Amino acid sequence: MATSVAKHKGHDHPKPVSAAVVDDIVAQLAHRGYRDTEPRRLVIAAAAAQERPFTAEELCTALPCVGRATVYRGLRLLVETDQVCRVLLEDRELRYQLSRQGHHHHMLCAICGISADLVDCDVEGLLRAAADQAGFRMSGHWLEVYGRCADCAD
Amino acid sequence: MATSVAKHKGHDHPKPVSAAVVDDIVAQLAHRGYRDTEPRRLVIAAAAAQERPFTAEELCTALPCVGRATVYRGLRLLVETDQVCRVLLEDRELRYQLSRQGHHHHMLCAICGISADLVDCDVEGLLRAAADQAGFRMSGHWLEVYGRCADCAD
DNA sequence: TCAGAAAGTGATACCTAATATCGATTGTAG
DNA sequence: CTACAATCGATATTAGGTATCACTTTCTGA
Repeated sequence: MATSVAKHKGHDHPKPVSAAVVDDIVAQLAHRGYRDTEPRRLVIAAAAAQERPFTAEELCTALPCVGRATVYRGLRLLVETDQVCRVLLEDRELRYQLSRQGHHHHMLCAICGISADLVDCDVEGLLRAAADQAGFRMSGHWLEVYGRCADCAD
Repeated sequence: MATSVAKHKGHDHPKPVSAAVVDDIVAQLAHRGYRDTEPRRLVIAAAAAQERPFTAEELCTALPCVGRATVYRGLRLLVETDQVCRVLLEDRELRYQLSRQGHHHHMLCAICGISADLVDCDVEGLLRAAADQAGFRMSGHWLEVYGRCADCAD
């Protein structure tokens, strides 16, 4: 926990976002009673366009026509509905990224900032067992793994 | 990651701190070239007197005669020298506590705020293996476990 | 279809945690 | 004892995020 994660400074070419992705997320929200609004769609599209975990401020900059508060509210909503997950860097900076599946963890590259999902890894079970031993009833956890991705290895 | 950790609101009876504990930490610092100063000792003693993970602000309040900046600097120094470890609550609030051993993780009780060390649990190994599979070279991680301690279980 | 209730928006004020600044003070090697 | 680097502390500043509130938009149901 000594080094800090270098921020990726290069340009993130926003990837083309298929309208279907946005529509799908909007539909999920509608299903839970949230309205389909223009600013909300812009936030979703911008989030989906990111190549790497992004900060709320970055979205604000990318969406000058959408109010700060709306961007923050939109992200909060997306996190609450599991459409987006929160990612914590080593220096506690909070970032976000579209959630591609159920519960999983992230490996974050300290060089390029890319994130890879960590699946097929039963940390939960191990932790729950260890917690039980100490008389703890585990209800949640925070876990982030830092390192270098294959492309950025020395 | 849905619920947030309730802050422990009860009074934390500062436990009596043996001078030896403070002396020992001061000695560790001296060994690394850091001076033995009165404000520093006060910060160390106050940190050691806490029953549970505490915030920097709490230490500031507990030490009105020590400057804010000094408290923050003192904590940073203690973390860098591994005398104190940082603890992250579910809402990302940062807390600290005296470090009792080498690398380990914490289980935090959402009710009373107490922290228990999680030892004999090879998460590292599991994570490293999973990271390797994805071509990642793991260099660090953040891990906190939340739940209810034995005393606070329903 | 369209009126109105409810949800959502955005400019801005505010808040909290933390770091930066910088002149004054203190510990320590010699 | 003395010089000087380390440290201190009052205060300004920053970063990241939330609260407020008047206004706008969406959507429902008559």
